[in-house]
Amino acid sequence: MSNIQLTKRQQEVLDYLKETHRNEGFMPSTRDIQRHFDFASQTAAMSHLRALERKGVIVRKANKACGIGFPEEMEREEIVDIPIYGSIAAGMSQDVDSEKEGCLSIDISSLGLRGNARTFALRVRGDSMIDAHICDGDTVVLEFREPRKGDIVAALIDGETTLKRYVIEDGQPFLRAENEDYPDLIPARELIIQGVLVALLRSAA
Amino acid sequence: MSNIQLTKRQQEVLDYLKETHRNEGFMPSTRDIQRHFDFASQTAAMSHLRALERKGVIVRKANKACGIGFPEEMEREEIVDIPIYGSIAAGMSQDVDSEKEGCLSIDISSLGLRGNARTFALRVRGDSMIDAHICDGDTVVLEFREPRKGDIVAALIDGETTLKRYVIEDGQPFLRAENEDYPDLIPARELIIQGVLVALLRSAA
DNA sequence: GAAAATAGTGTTCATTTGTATATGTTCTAA
DNA sequence: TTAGAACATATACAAATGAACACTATTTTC
Repeated sequence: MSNIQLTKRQQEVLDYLKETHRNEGFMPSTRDIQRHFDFASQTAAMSHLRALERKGVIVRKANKACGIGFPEEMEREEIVDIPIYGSIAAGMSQDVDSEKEGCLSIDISSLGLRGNARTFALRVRGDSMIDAHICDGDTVVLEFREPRKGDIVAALIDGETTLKRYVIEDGQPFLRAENEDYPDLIPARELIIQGVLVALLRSAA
Repeated sequence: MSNIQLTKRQQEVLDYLKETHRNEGFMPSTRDIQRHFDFASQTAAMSHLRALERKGVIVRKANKACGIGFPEEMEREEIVDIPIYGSIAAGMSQDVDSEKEGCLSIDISSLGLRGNARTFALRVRGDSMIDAHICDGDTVVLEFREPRKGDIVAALIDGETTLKRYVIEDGQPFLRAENEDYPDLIPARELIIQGVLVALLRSAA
């Protein structure tokens, strides 16, 4: 990538571009840059932009207002924002936004998602799925769809959401922990599947 | 979030905004929108933008050229692009870019990273770390830093990178697999640590 | 049935913005 | 020490741009 060294001033200008883009959503004009750095002339901003373009850290479109772009953003895959709910996820079926605990933003291809899929994430508590190599503290990404036999699913049992494997034996669906210390869960009446596991994220920190 | 329904035309305009922002890096002007949809008047574009702003799917800055932003992008944490190298990672210490196999884009807070950390990712092959619940096919994110006792590290042994736990016994550092079928690796001469595991990503697909 | 939202056309205006040219200073590397 | 890059001032201009106003027609909502 851009291994050419930026000068201190150029780095400051680049930081200002990124900051504005993050805070406002769009790019500053040359005169915005001029005002921010208290340049007496807007030409100063112009020449800095030219230098940044030459060094490959920005791309520009001629005669376009605020026509600045970052190469790394344009190469990037589409990013999805997956809401994270806690392990206590009762009543989350409709009114999901209110109980959001955080957000996971990741490119769709790394998760192997379809773009239109409705997804959410949960933090795993306990070791009932340890033999499927899902640990306490992991974050699981779930897709809202019908489960297939053998899928790992989040299901609502007795007002609490648990992560288990969805098994069908003799036409009877039930939930099985991946830990021999835990018993199978045969649903008393109906089995409410909230999502099917599509990905897992573990952070060492 | 924005649960107000968009009309077909408004969705088309929003899609055009997102498409332009992805492809070019900046926002189109009202006249860009006019041209794209073959409107006879630029006012049509203006009123659509007003509608999208009222419904909360975009934010706008008055009297600012291309002053359009997406709320979800502004709420988002900072995204980092982590290059993915294959499991054959010989000679990757300096000239990393050339062997890039893909890219993982994710917000830094979900990984628990410091913003300045130098990171890269590897695809895991084999089951030598299965007892640490790291599976074949997982993607591990590694940080380039000195290992501490007990860290899981990517190390260069005999020209190949392997993922092992970094252990020190009697002042002697060596590598231990987390699978009893694999022996400890005592380095013949020096032990080259390429990175320390900071996160793990598993995709079901 | 009235009101409001949606979807436009046509025109005009003031401001914002990128670009160009000419000039000067300071710092750094060959 | 000399050339070049970085950094900056000052001024001018044409094009790009947001915004406003007047007007029409259809669809949706209450």
